[in-house]
Amino acid sequence: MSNPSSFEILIDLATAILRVENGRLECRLVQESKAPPRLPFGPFMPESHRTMEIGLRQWVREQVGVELAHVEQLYTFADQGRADQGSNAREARAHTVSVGYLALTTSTAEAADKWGALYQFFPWEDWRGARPAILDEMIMPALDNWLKKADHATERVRLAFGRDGAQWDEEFVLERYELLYEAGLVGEAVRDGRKSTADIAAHLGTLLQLDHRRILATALGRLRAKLKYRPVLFDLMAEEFTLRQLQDTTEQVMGVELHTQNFRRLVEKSEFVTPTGRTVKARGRPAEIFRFRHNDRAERPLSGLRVSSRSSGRKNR
Amino acid sequence: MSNPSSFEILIDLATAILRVENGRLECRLVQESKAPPRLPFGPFMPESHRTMEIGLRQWVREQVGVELAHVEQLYTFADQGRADQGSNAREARAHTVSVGYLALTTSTAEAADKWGALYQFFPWEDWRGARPAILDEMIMPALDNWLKKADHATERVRLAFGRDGAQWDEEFVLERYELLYEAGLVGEAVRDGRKSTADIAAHLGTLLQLDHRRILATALGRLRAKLKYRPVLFDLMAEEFTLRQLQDTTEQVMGVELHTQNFRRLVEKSEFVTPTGRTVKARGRPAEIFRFRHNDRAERPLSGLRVSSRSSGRKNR
DNA sequence: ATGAATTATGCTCATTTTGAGTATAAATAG
DNA sequence: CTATTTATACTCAAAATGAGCATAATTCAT
Repeated sequence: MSNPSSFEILIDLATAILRVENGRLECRLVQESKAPPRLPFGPFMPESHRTMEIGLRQWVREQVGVELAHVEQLYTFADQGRADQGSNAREARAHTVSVGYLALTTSTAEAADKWGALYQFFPWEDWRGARPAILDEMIMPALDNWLKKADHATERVRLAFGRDGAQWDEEFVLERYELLYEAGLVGEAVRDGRKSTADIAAHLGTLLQLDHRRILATALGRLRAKLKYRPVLFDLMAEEFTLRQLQDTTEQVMGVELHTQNFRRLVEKSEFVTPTGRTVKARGRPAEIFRFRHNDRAERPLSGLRVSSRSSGRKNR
Repeated sequence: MSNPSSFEILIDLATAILRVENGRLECRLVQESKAPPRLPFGPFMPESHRTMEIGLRQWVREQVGVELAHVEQLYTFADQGRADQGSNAREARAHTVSVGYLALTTSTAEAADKWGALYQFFPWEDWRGARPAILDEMIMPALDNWLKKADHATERVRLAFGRDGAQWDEEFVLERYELLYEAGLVGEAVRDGRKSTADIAAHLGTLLQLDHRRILATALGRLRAKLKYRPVLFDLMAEEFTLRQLQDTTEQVMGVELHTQNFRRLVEKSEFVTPTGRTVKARGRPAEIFRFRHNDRAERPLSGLRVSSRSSGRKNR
């Protein structure tokens, strides 16, 4: 094994904290003066942090004070050129590696202005209602244009964006964001001084500091995938909820509308929930209130909700 | 944000390289003098490695020279107490974080003695044929004994080991290994000077250096999970194969036997394979030779093989 | 008070997928 | 040439899925 040459490595721990408030998927942001928003983050300090999760919990506590339900490591990014904005001498010299985390929390109205709608960062990911117009109006033409010079990426674009007969897979959030970055179509590419198309980038979602939008993309992709096989959805719900609220949360996360009756059937069969007997009144017929069955020793496997979208008419041009 | 105190961080890149040879799942090992075997690994050197994947590929090339098909980052571990065996001054002073990778490769007979059977490290994970006897003979009693002092872990043990009506989930490889480590039942716990039961640990699989067995556990768990939703299986297969070989590979990875006819139906329907028209002769009726359909622009979604085990009689006491 | 609108919930039905066999085909080994 | 072995084909019931239609219990507007 060769001997590492002289360098310094700094590890940043950044956490994408998600919640659903008023049926909208949101991310907790830190907004400082004029800089773009960022996720809560801070360095991993092995002297005081026995594990990275302890470290990230410290930064979350200090910077945003949110109670975290589920916490999960996402990915470790180490490529340079994404984060060279070191704000002090040490950071400027060091090579920074960033470890992204996903955290889920239950909604609270507290600090409502600190939470940003998730899909402002990824407008092309929200297919509720219809295929986002921005895809055909801006993204696809710009990608085609880019592919003229970068045809090595044609197959990746095809798979990630569901073209030429490929299916749009809602889990490929990161792949899509990465391609947009490589194609110079998001603000971060402009910021990083890459060959880019700034006028389009200005329309493709809100910019975040460092590589935080990439972490957020990883978080959304992971959450969408995980929903299907682990009951992680309930870490986004209050203790009690109606099935409509549960469906709203799922739809927000998946970015797709679901068939209400079938969703209901799925949830009831899964036995993740029990009715409380009480109902909640709103517009139409009152909805029954349910609660999550915690570890009540039931035989139920840990499977998630194999959600399937409503209009399978999600045809791709 | 507080200022990081003075410390040095070293990042190790370790790769679990898996293949299937003669219908046996194997891992590429590096065996040095008297030390326990280890995975190929080396430090991440940001000066020369633009990304971590570039770094790991360098160590793999230099140390084992295996051609990698699929490469995928697994997890970043940073807890101390696992790796304090620094072999030189720098490492001894530094805090080491290790990033684990999974790589798949197609079998070659070359360097056959450098490959070790995967299940030697996790004998309790191989359920082909029957539930491994070691579970009921050693593991469960030892865990029960441990739980007397560590009842906080009861629920985790229940879920990971499929007790009390919970299902054995073959994806929970890491969770099981971690619990065995915490319970002091694997060699690494003895080595790390934890409270442990060395006589049992001697029977629970082969020890690896550092936290390499933990990385290997992560690799197996990830691969088992991934098989179900991405066609990653084919990165373990030669260009041409019979369906029986494909099934063998799947069974090896999943650690479970499959219903041959249904597996066949599944694979054929998936359209991942095309027949070559040729057959291969062996014992009984000659088997048809298939090949993987690469990116041939087919409409087929990227889904994997939703394999299901043969005897659902995998009852758990 | 009454009908329209709204939301929740219940139920049906055709289709597909799954799990578990039984049956047949095409070799080899004695 | 017959038993054995392996591959492949086909069947069938049960369960899951996708798409609607139908009904219930409210509020809203007049």
